[in-house]
Amino acid sequence: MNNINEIEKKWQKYWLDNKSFKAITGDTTRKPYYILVEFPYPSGAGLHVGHVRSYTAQDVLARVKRMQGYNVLFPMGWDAFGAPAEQYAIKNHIHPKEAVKANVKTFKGQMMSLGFSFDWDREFSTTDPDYYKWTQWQFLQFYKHGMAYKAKKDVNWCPTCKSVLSNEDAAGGVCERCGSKVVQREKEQWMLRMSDYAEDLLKGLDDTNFAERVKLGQINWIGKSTGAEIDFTIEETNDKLTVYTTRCDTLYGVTFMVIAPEHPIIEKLKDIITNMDEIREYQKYAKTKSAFERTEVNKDKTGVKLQGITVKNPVSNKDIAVYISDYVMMDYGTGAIMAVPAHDNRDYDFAKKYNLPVVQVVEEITGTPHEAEKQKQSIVAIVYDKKNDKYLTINWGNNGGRLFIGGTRGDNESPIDCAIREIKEETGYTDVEFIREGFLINHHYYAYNKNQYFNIDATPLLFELKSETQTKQNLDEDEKFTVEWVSKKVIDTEIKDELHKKSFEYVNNPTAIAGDGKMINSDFLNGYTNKKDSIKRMLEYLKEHNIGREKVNYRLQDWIFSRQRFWGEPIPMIYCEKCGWQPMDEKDLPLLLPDVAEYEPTDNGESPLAKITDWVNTTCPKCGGPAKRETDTMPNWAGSSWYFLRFMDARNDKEFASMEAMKYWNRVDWYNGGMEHTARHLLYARFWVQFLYNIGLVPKKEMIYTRVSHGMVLGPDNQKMSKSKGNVINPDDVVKEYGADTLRTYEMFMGDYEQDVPWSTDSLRGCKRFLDKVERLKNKLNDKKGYTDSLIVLQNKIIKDIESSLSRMSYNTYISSLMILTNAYDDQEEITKEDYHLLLTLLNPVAPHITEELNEELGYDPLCYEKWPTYDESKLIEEEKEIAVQVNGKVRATITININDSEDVVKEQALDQENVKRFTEGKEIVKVIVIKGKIVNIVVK
RNA sequence: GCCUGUGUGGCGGAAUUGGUAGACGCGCUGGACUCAAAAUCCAGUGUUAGCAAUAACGUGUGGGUUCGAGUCCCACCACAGGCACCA
Repeated sequence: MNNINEIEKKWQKYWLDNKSFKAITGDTTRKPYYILVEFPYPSGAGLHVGHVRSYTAQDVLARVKRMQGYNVLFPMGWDAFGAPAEQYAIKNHIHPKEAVKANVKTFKGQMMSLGFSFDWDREFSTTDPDYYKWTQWQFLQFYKHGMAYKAKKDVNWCPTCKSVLSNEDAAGGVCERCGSKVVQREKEQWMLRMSDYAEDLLKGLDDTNFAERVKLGQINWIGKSTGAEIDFTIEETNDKLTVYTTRCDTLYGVTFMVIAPEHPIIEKLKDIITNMDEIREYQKYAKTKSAFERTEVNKDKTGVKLQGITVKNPVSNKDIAVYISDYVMMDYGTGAIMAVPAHDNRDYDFAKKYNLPVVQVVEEITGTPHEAEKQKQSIVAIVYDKKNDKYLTINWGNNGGRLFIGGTRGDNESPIDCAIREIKEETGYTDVEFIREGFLINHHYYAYNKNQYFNIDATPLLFELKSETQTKQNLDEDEKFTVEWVSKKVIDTEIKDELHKKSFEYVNNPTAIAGDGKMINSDFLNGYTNKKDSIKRMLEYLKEHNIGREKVNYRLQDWIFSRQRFWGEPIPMIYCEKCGWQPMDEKDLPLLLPDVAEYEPTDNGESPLAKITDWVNTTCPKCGGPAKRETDTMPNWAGSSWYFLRFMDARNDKEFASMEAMKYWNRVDWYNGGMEHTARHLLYARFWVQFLYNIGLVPKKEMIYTRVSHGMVLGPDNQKMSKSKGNVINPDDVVKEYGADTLRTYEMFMGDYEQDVPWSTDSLRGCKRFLDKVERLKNKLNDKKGYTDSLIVLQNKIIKDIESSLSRMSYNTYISSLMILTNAYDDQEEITKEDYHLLLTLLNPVAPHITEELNEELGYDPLCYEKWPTYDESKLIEEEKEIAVQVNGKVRATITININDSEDVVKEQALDQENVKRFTEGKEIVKVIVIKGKIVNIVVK
């Protein structure tokens, strides 16, 4: 069609004028179905082709569901608070609401031009006072139920810009705008008690149908861990220093403790700590770091020992040192840890740096335990020749392969002495230098030469060869091997013995062993062979002696709800010198943002609102005296945490949404959005809903059922689209040149919906060609009634396939099925009106404009009111079918069978094939497998 | 480091419960129509060998289970995304 843009406009106007997609609350004649797509932030850049992908997917679903007879709620709105609009306002000295108005106009126009079937009667923006009135009202409910509180929190602070930065703006530890180093600064902020909901948010996932990876994202973010709290005592003051650990089984291996630099016990003990100056200095040093730097892994560990206090390990009674270090965080667990350097990598690094003792309490187990084992103490000695970069091995040939030097320790013989002796006896080398020793390994094995099972505690040791001085070997009769120097590569491939392999690893990459194993050096735990039992036993012990208890911890923290910005919902709280923080009276809501033209942040990091004294100064709702408004605003996440509820009853001016409307729509049946929102936005929204549920304001604890996240549309160069890379595709240009239907079809055809896919203009043209072909089919129309006989089987099959594709969100195979049907029509001399109408109906959800137009030419009623086609299972059966004949699993021929043929007939036909005979002749036919209607496989020997 | 996902032609990707790997589209090659081009149509297109019939190889790598493996099991490699000193 060459007047494609006109046709599109015609139908867009038709749908709008007729309110074809209006959702009717309370309609009992049809089942409700709520389809939601994340409402966009209307940026100045306009709609992205990525938006088009997820909107089209949901639009297809909405159109199909309507045709299937559902009352579909498919709304759209604007998430318009946020930094970019504020930045734009600062630059151009206009109110951000003006920028939002302009951008919304652009976005809406673009959406209209793409033919999305939104119910525009429910449109709103989070920045509308009618909407944020209710966001503020809900904040007051949080406050009134003790869920909102003020607390001092560290924020990213740029000393040059004098501004608070979000973590994103402070990425890499430097200010995004000016590049100076970001530091931490304490600020009073409003907080929501989201951590109280950690367990409920975890459990609630069972009542959802989120995609598995989405659920995992939630689970990860909540970060539940089960462990123990253990009390350590400061002997001088009897103060308890409590730690949280998931490995209480390693308590005997604790050789020191580490607490966060901001741990409150430091202030409490300041009079007895003898190096407070040093401590203060370190605290200051930790403060100058941004959150990013502090959490950067692989950096050198730093810390300072608290001098002048005594702490003992509560089970071993040994003295242990207490350090402060920034590798321990105040906001997780108790802000203090017990350090087990042998079994925790971070503690290991710290111990190595400050030369602290390492006590092994868990041995890794190798080999398989057996009854009647003999116990031994052993060594594995690895000798390295630095000059030639080779390792000393002994090759037992068929009697055990290649190994390092092993041996049994005598009574009172140290591992080093034993190793030196064994090296000499077995290889004759005497001039070796001890380098290091690794952790003990508990090994089970069977010795062929002694016909005996052994369980050994083996010490791996590394030596360096100093000179080639060699004496005569001193071997037992059964020791038949050759001594060989080999490279690391040979060791990696030829040393198969688990103990020797591990030993090599241990001495060459010394680090903590965090895994499971056998307990040693642990008094009553000695001999336990797995973590689970050891932990259970230790917990019993801790409880008995009143030094510890089981404890569950969550990574999830309270939600920092304050932003020092202008363009957000004002927090409706008032501070009175006399009465403290007071909530605004609900009937005074909304608390409007002032109409001014200055939005620069203040020098001290307060919100721009703080400068607007007219607005700030007010009266206390309790005593009527002078008071000041809160000047921080809410985060961007606030408005998007409940917008899906508002869509259910968007024009309600009495409540945020009526219980009746929410009960009717029930919940969001299907929610699509970006991968980047599967963790935080979804968690905030669920928390918000669960809270409203608990105070009786929404009908369900989980108001979102299915959640799916789409992949990104990348640039043609397979890179993320960005202006700087010059690989941005503008949907307007595509619509203008190829039409909205082509763009929609291509975006559905491009690939797996959940996967990232690069843009290809060539493929887009292919979709245009497909739609042109559909149009050309009208030249093949005849006057016959009903469907063309030869097409009926395929038509039914295609309807079935499409149903399956759509239920799996496999939009690309949905399009592919339509192409197959179109090609089949194209192969016919002529088709009937019914044939054509069926194709147009099936194609309508993805290409609504041209199908409506062609359908109108046929003389039918508009497709948006059409019924979705169903298939007839009985018409799917093909009489004749081609199946493969295999010989030993390889396809050698294909045969055409009748569906009613007996197994014997099929078998005979298969064996009779020329090419099959070639592979069966002179061979014994072991068996013939016939899978009805699928395959024949002949097994020959 | 941990978690998750993905590895299939020149490219995007199909293959529903283990049953003819490469559907569909792009690109490419040849041909028709045309003065020519575009558009359209026809034929071909995993690799290698062969005129062909056909054969060997082929779904990241190495093993395994099975009459039969892209699909199931074990071990590993690469890439992408998320989280990250979480005790």
